[in-house]
Amino acid sequence: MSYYPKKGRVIFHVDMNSFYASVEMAYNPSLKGKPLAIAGNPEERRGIIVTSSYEARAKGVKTTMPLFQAKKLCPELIVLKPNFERYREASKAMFKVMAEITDKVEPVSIDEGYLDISECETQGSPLEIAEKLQQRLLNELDLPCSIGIAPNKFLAKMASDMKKPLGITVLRKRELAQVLWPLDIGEMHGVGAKTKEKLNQINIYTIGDLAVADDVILRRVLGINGVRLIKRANGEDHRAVDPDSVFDFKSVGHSETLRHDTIDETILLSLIRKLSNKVSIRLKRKAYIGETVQLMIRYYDRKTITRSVTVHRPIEQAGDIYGLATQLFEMHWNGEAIRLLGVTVQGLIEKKHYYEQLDLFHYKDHLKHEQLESTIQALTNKYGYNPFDRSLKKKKQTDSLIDSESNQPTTSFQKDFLDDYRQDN
DNA sequence: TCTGGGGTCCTAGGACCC
DNA sequence: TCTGGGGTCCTAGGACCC
Repeated sequence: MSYYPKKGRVIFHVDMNSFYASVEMAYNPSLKGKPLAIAGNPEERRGIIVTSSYEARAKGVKTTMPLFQAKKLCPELIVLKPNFERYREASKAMFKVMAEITDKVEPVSIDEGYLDISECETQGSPLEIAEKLQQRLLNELDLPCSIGIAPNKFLAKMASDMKKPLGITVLRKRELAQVLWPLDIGEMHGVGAKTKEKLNQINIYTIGDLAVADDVILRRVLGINGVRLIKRANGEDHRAVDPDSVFDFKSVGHSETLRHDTIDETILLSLIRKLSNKVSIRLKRKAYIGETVQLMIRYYDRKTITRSVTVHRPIEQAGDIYGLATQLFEMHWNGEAIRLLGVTVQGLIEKKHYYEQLDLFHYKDHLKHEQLESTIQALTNKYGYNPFDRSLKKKKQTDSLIDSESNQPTTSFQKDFLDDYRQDN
């Protein structure tokens, strides 16, 4: 292995400006220039502001503010219910434009993503590429964005926040002390209300304070996250832009706030049914199955509990999910009035992996060693990693399960089987 | 009748195994 | 002779982000 002087990376963070509101304005241009908010249905107690236009923000309207409060601040506010399908379409279109620059595009949410343009010199300077991208998104999709340009993800993210709307901000490492460090610690990506409070208690008020803070103290106060935050504050962040991360689901869930707090079991069970159906439909669409079902109960006083079970045969059917969720419900509901219920399936496995393993397990006695090895090799080639290698990050997706009694595969069983098999041959 | 709904990652304790 | 240390899995809760 030889070492070259490491060329710095060039990372973009593209952040769409008030995305939902902008999509609505692109769809219906007569809304342009008006105070617009996207909010849930107030009759269903979901009346909070999801996004608002800059005209609305100028009046003090903010995200997560209850709708009635926003209306008080801005009586002429135009309110639309979210149309997620429309937003997903717009999102797809905008990532398609980004993909024309490079295939190193990592979507992080419906309206933002990272690009690694380190290898895109032929397309111009980073600033030129950013300007062209911003113009294209604006001209072709009628959607404004801000772009941060920096040597890593964290700095690019901080940079994209600095000029809105339609900003382009370059943040160089040598400018950290001048540009980043004076910012309030709460502005830092990864520092929320709780962390800010803890940091303030040890006299850290700005990102600069954090940059020169003591590792050991931070480790004690915030755990491993403290150490990471210090590094970030010093402009250090080695995370790669990973286009595949979108395909790496870890859970699928739905939750819903009830119109009224209730102890009516008929209503509660029918909501669990509805949520289980939604989760099942989405799992099937993605061709995933999961081994853990989690039920979330939020009571009238917002106290929230989660309870989960893991089964040794991954599931996807609405009936199976519902069965487990209701068991959890019967076991753990304390009888008090409930505000929200949520059903989530975790421990996801790609369906095709699971069945391939089942087949292999089933036929193990008939397979010769070479056949087994070659089957594993074929799977390794197919997926780019050995689906049986439990040390891999992806292991969750590839573990299969078993009950010694039902003779269905289980993780340890399968491992032993493979180990024995290798030794015997 | 303030505070939605979709996620990810981390922590921490107990069980269990070697 | 009362008894270590490392590792993984499972569960529950918390913090954070958009």
